[in-house]
Amino acid sequence: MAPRKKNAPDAATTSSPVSMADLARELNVSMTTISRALSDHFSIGPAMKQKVLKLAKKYNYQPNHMASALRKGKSKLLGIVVPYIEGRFFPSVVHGIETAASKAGYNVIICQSNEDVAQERRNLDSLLSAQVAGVLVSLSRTTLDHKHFDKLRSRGLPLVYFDRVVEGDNVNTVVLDDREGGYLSTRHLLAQGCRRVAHFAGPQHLNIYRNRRQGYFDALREAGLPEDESMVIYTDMLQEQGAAGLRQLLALPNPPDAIFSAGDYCALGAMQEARRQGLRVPEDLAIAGFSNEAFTVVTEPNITTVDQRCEEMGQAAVRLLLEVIDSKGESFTPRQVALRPELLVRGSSLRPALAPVAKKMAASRAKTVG
Amino acid sequence: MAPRKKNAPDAATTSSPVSMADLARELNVSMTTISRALSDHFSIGPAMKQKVLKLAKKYNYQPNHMASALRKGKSKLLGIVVPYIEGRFFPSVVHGIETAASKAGYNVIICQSNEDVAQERRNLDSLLSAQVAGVLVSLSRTTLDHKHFDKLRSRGLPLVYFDRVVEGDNVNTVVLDDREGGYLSTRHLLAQGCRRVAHFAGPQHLNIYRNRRQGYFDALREAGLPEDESMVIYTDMLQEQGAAGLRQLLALPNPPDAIFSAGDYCALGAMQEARRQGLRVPEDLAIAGFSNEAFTVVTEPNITTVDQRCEEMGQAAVRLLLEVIDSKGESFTPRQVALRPELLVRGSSLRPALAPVAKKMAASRAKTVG
DNA sequence: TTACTTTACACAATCGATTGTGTCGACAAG
DNA sequence: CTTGTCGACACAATCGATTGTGTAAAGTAA
Repeated sequence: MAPRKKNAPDAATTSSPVSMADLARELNVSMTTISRALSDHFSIGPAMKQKVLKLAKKYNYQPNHMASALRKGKSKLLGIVVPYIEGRFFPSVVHGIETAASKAGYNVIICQSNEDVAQERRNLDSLLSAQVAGVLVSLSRTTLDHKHFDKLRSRGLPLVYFDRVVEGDNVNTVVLDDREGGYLSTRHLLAQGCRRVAHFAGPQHLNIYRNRRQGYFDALREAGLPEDESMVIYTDMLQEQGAAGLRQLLALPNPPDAIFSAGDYCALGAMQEARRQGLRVPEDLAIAGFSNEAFTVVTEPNITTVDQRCEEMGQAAVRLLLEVIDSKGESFTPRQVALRPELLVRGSSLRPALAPVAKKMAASRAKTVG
Repeated sequence: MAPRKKNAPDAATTSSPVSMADLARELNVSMTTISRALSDHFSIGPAMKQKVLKLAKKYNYQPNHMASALRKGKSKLLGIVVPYIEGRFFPSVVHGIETAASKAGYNVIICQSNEDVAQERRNLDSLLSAQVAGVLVSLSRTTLDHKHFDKLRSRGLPLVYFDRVVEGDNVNTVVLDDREGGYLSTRHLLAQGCRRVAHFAGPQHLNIYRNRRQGYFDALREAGLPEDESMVIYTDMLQEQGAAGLRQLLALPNPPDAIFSAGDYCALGAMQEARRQGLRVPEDLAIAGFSNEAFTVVTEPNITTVDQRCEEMGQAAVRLLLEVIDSKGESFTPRQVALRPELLVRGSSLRPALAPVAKKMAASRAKTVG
């Protein structure tokens, strides 16, 4: 009847883990006493507590999380749903999440949606039946409506979106302040003396790219420069599109002297094309990217970019989620967190003439990697 | 008494999930019938099965994995322990693991050891109390003995090591055939007409670097070339050491015309140094790295390297682990799996004169990324 | 019609931990 | 000596699903 018999023949090689019942038997007390002694309940005497603790140590007792979770209704598991685990961004965020969760005594279950809503839906079901205590989500690219998340809500399951989020003030979100990133980057290019700053924009149905573009325009306006749509190239942030985009810009009657790209790959493509066209970077064309991809410190010159604080995002998301979990019962007012991006000034945008001064300025407010 | 009362006042907003008991009540049958109907047990009539299935769909019934796992003694959770989740390698392997596990109906819990044995130990305890069905491990750098894994063995928990493994034939392991990788790479350089191939070796206490070096020597021997220890530079695979290593090699009376580096970063450093020294790559110096880091397709020229089949490794590890899990009861003979590496021939090693031919050859047996 | 199978389902124990309520003894106040 | 109080622990129900065994009804064979 039992799937695993006590004192089974193979008990010597495959010992069953000790349970509270085992400890109780050994001490001739009830399981109640064991349970309460281990959780430091007031109704258990200090002498008994010591005995229990010692025995638990001796037998290397490991509490069964599933049993505990089953009884208490809440587990020590957090669920993560990300589009995929590759590239620089998501792994770093997951790294931050795992670190923060682990510190709080939680384990994390990780799921990939592969940019597919249907898979995302399955992921949620999977996490539901795993009885997670809360869920952290970054939406798949194909997720247009979020009705499938209502199932979590109706179960009272805490939910926090990060990076790719649902917009609104009735959800918990953690994002990078992309507008600020675009603003800082563009302002930096202007401070280098550039007067015609172009922009490689990403798909505008994604909030991150809309916001980076907005920051770009904000900086131009602040500097009293016109918003010239012919200087904005819309791309999917691919390397080749950066090269093509630059060619397009160079064909203009009044070509740019700088480019703020909403992505590093596009910036890279432009930089390579610039070299092919005989342009010097940054002397003839200053370039700045976005995302702090690993390769940006490998190219020559290194590429100026904006760091997305991946790990901080993961940690912030966990902090927020744990707050919601711990506030169980009282109504928690959803919160939206925006992280300050960090501009990393590097060779691709540091004009030689201004370099000494700019370097100093940059160093005072951002890590400068040569 | 119950942590969450049925028909609680907030039932409208926070509905409790439907359980088998709810379905049983609705149909006026026992939970036994529900359970068996859902698992397609032979003792339940087809008519009843239909009714149960329909009702389950209607109420969107989600089985409680924890309860099931508690009763059956085995969960649908796999544990992963990796040193960290960053860079290219581990995230990709985790990607492969999650994909394969998910396909088999398993969820994965991920833990980071941060290259610390003590943390690794804690990770194992954590996974034990989470009642995982099996564990996939890549050892931390500071793990010298593996007694802490005996705890898993004594619990009968299936265990598979990947990449950083325990050596021996009584454990399950999945690794890359590093010797083959070193051999293929070196042979390629020789085929390009290079006659003095140097080697940047990694720390020799790690089996992966020992094996890459061995492959290098094997290729030389096969070509009838001498093993010249002055052509082997021992490094920690850092970028700067690549540059320094090249300087050291150029100071030799008879400098090399090619370098096989056991790591991409070191290869990159050498390539940059070569440019500074006025050497052309690959004309004066052919270079090949190892690991297929993202930046290898960003440099000019792109860097020839060896792909480590990260995803395949993850999938193979899961396959092996599931075999052990499914073979529960019978004794499973531990198996060691070695994956064939893939040589990616790129610009840094393609000699112009031979390029057309070599390109064709390379394309026929490896992906060539321009 | 009697006896024997099958079919189809119910009963109840069980996994391991938690917790409201009950109980027993000691000790103090009256 | 009695009633009250408090400390320290036991009883037993419970979370949700699983499963060996029991059993009533229906069907088959003799």
